[in-house]
Amino acid sequence: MVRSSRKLPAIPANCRECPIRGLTVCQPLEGDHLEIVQRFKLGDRVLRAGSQLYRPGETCTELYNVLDGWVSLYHVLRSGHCQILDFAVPGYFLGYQPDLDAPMQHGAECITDVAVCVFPRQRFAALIEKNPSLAIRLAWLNARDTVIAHEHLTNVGCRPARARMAQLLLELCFRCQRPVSKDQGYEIPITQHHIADALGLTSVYVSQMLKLLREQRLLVFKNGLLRILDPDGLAEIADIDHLFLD
Amino acid sequence: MVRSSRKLPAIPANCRECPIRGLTVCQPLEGDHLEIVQRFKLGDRVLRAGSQLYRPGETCTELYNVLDGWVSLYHVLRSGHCQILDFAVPGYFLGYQPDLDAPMQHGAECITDVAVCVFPRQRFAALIEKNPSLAIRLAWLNARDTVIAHEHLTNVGCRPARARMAQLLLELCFRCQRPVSKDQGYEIPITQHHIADALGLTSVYVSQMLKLLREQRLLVFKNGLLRILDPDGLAEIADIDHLFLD
DNA sequence: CGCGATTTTGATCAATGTCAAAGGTGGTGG
DNA sequence: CCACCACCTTTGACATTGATCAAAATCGCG
Repeated sequence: MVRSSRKLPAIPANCRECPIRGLTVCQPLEGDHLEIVQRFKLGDRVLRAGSQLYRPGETCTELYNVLDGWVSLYHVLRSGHCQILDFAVPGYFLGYQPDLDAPMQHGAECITDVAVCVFPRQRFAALIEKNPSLAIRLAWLNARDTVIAHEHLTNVGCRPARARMAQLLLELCFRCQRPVSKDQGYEIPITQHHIADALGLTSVYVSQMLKLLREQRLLVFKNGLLRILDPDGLAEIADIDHLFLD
Repeated sequence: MVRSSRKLPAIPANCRECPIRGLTVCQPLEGDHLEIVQRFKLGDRVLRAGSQLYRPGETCTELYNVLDGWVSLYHVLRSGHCQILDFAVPGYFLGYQPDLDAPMQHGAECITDVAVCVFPRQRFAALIEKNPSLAIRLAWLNARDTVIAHEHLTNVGCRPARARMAQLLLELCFRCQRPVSKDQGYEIPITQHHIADALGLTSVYVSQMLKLLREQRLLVFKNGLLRILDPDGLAEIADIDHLFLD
């Protein structure tokens, strides 16, 4: 799996050409209004796989739009146990929390090489006060994050290991939008250890369950490439939400 | 434990006298601006313990401020397994989700008798467009919900049963603001079954762990009354977040 | 007083974690 | 271009947590 490579992550020339504009806070700004964000942003930044966008407890002075790459959002307990809260992909808006000045509630680690668009944290409150459409968009984004977190909670709280993995991998497929190419599978650049930390399992048990899923001809996950062999069978064992059957 | 009683939950005479005004969406509205919400709301409603504010999958036409009582927010899987996502107390704003017109992503069941202030769902988008301060507040509330959901996820994903229970009960204490009276304990009107559904455990195992916590002189939870015997000892075994030691 | 819901207890079982060691894989530097 | 090294994955034996089942005890309420 290539999580870090010579070729740098993609950075758009300007906001108008930004491919993830419609996914993040900037979405309500169209045409001339895009200037607002263009002037506001501090610039773009590229980070290597393994580096930290911010650490839990740290006072962060910026906010980030993920332009390219994957980022894991995580919590760490005193005992050292780590919980991955979410996998952020391009279009995620990172770093916003109820009290902007408080230390970060979680950490953000680059899984792959990552490109981000950087906003200054301090002037952000003023920005959304001046541009109500951004506030509405922000509320929407945060509501969506809550829904995602609730799905993860349900996954970890209710499902046995195999179903948990099926559900997570299906969710991540969905997040990738489309397979790499015709049926070549989905690029999901995470390790089994990441899966373990996201699902509250051990990486050795994850390995066993992946073997099981493979032997049952449901899916193959290898080297960050996920192939769904039997979508219906997977949805079946994943025990999808009551009333929301795809 | 009294979850339903003859005496009805409290309803404020008007928005000006609303005790939970400062906790919910209405918070930014002061003085004359309170009229905005006062005119907007459909009215108040009282529900009996056990009734549903809304069900998962249902198309809901309202939004709710919890005025009095406790509500459980839950998810149900096809298999019938239930995950409690959060316990809503007075001041919670319920029913907002990314797509207001979509079927509800979760259900809301009254744990006790409950009083709510009801907003019409349809005109809500227009309301926050006209009142940017409400949009900002909404973003804040949703960001807080995300933080809470992340804490629950970490709890269920990383901690063993006893620590999980310690953490949840400490969190709920905190949510009650203050003990009933001097050291009489906290009123937390939930059953062991609720605890089980919130933590991804069985109610019989919850019973065993409560016994353990009692025998270890850490806490006593009985009839919806929680007494913290050893705060430091509890925080110790609860394995509180790295860097956030109360 | 009696009934349904809740809690408790004990015995047994299954799911998942722990430990240890071996085998792969890709990236790096010589 | 090769070889090494760190990290990732796999496998097997065994330990432990928490689930399941069943029945008794308790509580709240009518």
